[in-house]
Amino acid sequence: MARAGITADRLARAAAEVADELGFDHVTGSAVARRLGVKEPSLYAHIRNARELKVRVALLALQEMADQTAAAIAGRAGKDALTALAGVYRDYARTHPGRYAASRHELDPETAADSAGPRHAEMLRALLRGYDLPEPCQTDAVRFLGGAIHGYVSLEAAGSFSHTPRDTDASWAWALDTLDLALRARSANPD
Amino acid sequence: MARAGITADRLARAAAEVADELGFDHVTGSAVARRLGVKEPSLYAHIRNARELKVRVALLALQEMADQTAAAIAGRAGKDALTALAGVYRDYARTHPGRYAASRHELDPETAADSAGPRHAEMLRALLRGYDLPEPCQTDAVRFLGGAIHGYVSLEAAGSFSHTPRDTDASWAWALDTLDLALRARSANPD
DNA sequence: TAGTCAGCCTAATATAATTAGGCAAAACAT
DNA sequence: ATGTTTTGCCTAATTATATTAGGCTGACTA
Repeated sequence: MARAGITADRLARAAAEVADELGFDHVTGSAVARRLGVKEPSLYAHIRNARELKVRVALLALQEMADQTAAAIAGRAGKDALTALAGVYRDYARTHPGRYAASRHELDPETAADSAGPRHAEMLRALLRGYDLPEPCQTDAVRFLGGAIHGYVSLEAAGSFSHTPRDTDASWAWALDTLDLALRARSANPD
Repeated sequence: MARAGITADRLARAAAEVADELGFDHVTGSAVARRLGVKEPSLYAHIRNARELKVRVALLALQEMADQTAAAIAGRAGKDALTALAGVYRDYARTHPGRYAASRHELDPETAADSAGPRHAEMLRALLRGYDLPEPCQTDAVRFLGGAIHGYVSLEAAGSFSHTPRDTDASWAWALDTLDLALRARSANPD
């Protein structure tokens, strides 16, 4: 019988497509096998268990977002960089909702450490250098900024904003202005 | 045979306990039935399908959080109110991780409209009156604030902060200070 | 060219979701 | 109190997913 040529990579990619089209929790062994035209048990030569499928989508999403972010902030600083970085997350969540959901999937510590997760934190930290905040609160600012961006994007993706007529692009611009304002105020006025 | 006395309410409560103990995606018909000491098919007299179980947990969580928030912000204003409101979310996420996850579960529009979701938005709006922002951007501020709080709490709950030694309570205080600062700056300096 | 191995298969089992239909307890009418 | 209806839970059976065991064959390797 002709071989399908499954690799861990093609598998992750197929799973990511399922996630984007049907939702992250429809990433199941059978859905992925169907899409690849193989029988379900064949997957188990490449993955340990069905959970690993979701983990692979998460890793893929984290990496794609990190790559795009790196490209977006290269050569930018200050509010420009902030807008670019945050825009990547928002665009990614809108074009790849399933992968974005996957990127929030909880990973065990070793897997997380090997993922692109730390790169995200580093890039936030780099971005914040433009606001020169005093040492001790830089981590606070990374957490704050990461949370604010993720929170906005995830509420928007979940449809939590669609009950109010206000244009979400305008709200997004306002949010970025406010974040920039806050960070600048903070560096002028540290505690 | 002695009747177990299942009601939609006891069912939601049992499902919420499962969520907090095992995680929101372990909220399954069989887990809940086991916990209630009944056979799985018996549930289907009270719920339409297994998805509805999760929806009920979501509704319960939204309501509990809204009630606690209302109590917390009563008689407070400004930063005091902000601290109280945000504290409720954070505490809830830490004491009831499964329910908190459930509260982010996507609901169809009618269900969402009947949920405590709108109360959350109203309370945020009320809180923001203390910062008297000009009309057009009040919705922006609700979205920004909601996102920032949810984002921080959800990243913390997902363990995204545990790779860095910095105390998360300190970061939390810094985030609240920054939000307060930002909102005050915004009202002084609107666009 | 024979041998090993990898990659996919079929078969079989367990758990979750769901429907159909039975039986007894509770509620209700007389 | 008794007969009837309703309701709440059960058993049995079906379908989908997750997983293990073991077989066949096409593809590299000596």
